Amino acid sequence: MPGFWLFKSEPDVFSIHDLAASKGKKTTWEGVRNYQARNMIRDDIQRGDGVLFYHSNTDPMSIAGIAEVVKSGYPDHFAQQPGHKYFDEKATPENPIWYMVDIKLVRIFEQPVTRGMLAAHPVASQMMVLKKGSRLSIQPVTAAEWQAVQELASA
DNA sequence: GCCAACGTTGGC
DNA sequence: GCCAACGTTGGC
Repeated sequence: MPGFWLFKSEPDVFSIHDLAASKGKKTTWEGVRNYQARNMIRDDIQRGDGVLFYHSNTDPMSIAGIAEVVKSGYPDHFAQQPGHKYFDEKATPENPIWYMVDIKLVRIFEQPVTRGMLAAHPVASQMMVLKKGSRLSIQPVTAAEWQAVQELASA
């Protein structure tokens, strides 16, 4: 049984359309600098898991489509590149501190699932992303929530 | 643009 | 180890 996750991205920085335009429709997911999210990347997120691709800080905010994890957690080598925007002087090959995964586009929703649509659904309204002050950029999603989002996207 | 929520930093 | 100050996130 695969796991399910929600990944946040600001579309001005990297949108699902940028993912679609990427080579092989794949991308690395580097730059996560929060320990709770790091732990999920390093320990829990597995190849084959489903990813809800969420567009934050835009209008309207929505789940824009689905991706799939194609490579589980491995060291975020950008943390070890001086001058890189994700450089962290404490990261070393022995202790990389930060981790990343690779994801691949599965599909872009014809109709994005907005926060309003999520909030109006009995199951989807319980999602972490709707909770006030929920700043985690990577969040676990239950199988029921995943199913609810699929239904909303095809309704 | 505002501001509440939250994580991190650093002085003590 | 506490906690105030600070910077960032992200919804509105």
